Amino acid sequence: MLQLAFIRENKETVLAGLQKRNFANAPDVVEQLLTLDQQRRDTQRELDDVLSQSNAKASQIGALMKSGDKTAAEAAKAETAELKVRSKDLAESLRQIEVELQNVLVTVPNIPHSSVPPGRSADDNEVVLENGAKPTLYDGAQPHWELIKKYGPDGGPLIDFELGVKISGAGFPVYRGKGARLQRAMINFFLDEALKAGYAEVQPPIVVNEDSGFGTGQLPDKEGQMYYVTEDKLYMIPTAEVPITNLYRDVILPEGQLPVKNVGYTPCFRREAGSWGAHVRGLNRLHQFDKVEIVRIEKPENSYAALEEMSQYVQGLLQKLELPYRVLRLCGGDMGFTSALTYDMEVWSAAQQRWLEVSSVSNFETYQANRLKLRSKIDRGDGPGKMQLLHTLNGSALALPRILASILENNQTPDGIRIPKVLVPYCGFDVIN
RNA sequence: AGAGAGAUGGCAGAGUGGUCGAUUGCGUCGGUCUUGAAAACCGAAGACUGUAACAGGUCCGGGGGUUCGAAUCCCUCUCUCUCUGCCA
Repeated sequence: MLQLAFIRENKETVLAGLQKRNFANAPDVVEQLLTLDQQRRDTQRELDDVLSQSNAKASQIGALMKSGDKTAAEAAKAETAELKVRSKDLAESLRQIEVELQNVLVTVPNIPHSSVPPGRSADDNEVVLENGAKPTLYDGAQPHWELIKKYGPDGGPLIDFELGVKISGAGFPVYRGKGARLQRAMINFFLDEALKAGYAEVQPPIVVNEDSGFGTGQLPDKEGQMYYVTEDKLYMIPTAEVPITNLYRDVILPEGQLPVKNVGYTPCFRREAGSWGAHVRGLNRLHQFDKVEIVRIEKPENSYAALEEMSQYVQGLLQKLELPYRVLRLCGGDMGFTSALTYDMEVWSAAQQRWLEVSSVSNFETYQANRLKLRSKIDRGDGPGKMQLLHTLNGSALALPRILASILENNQTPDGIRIPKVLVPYCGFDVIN
């Protein structure tokens, strides 16, 4: 959520930013916000004034009662009637204005960083770099959804989609044998790497309440993308970003604790309503998948350096896994609602001849922190530390299914699938055959 | 799931209608003392809003009500704790 004071003072920046995102009727919305904001402040001031008078009267009455002057007290009471009516009316209009203001404000996305390219869709994303050689596969190489049929235990598939359908439904695969072990190996590998890089491990709940959904920006508006347990009003998390970032909701962090670096593994759940069709076969898009997520909380002046560091970190993982990848800087039209700058990492899937997104690393600046009320008193050496919103960042490091798809496809040979060296100590085998 | 108790500032814990944003203790920060530290003593310190700056306003789990006036009374919701039951 943007801060009203920021919109007030940087109207042109806000307008330009929203236009970069192709946000509809940006000028109207900004005008509306500024008008409501002015109304809110005027009403607030008037209400404060009335309350101030009431307070004065009340203590006057208190004093009169104490001195035993009943008549004067009663007379003073009579004078409060009008104030009371006025304060009720003003409080009611203030409430309405605030509701309206909030309703508009939550529809406004974050302002893109200056380096974000303009554009409407994924086609306009900027390829920052490409790394690693795309493998040439042998004749008869197959996409992963075919490959998995060859190598499972007891003649079954390595990843059983049909069995998942029986248990749960489409998009909930069952990993078996070496498929399951490889999953577990990747989780441990990713967590260990993050620990080495200074991230502190957390294991958060995987269902969250509405306040948490609001804090990171999933709610309101994206209810349709999350599974919801109506009985308990809990949402199943679409990413560990939600519970981990919300650990710091309503928190004033001591400056000395910054930066915060957390890592957590969780399953993630996405309804993916309406997104079924071509390009979503096999592991490409699931309702449930595993992901290791890194979350950082930074002082504003450090957040972009942190973002670059996170990008480098994720790239390092992909290099260790020996996967060809590219890094995209998302354009204004393709960026998430809450982000100011996002890098997507995509790995090459050799049999599908496609890039698959396996990580998204974003800086949200104060957009989430404002919703979360995540702040710190930062000492700038010019008097007492000033309270300010912190910057939040997160990134996948990494999402498992597409990494697995890519390993299976890229490393296939007529004799089996080669496991990347770094994972061998974790899974205990070096080939699936 | 049943019964009871409770929710107050970083923590503990007073306050049951009138200068209460809130006694006190611990913790924190600054100072005195000390070679240094500890102890002791003195002092400082909430958040939000608002203003050029003052002032003013709001906040004692959330919401609503009674009253001139609510941390304090009433209703309601949520959560926590204790006991009983069940259970990975």
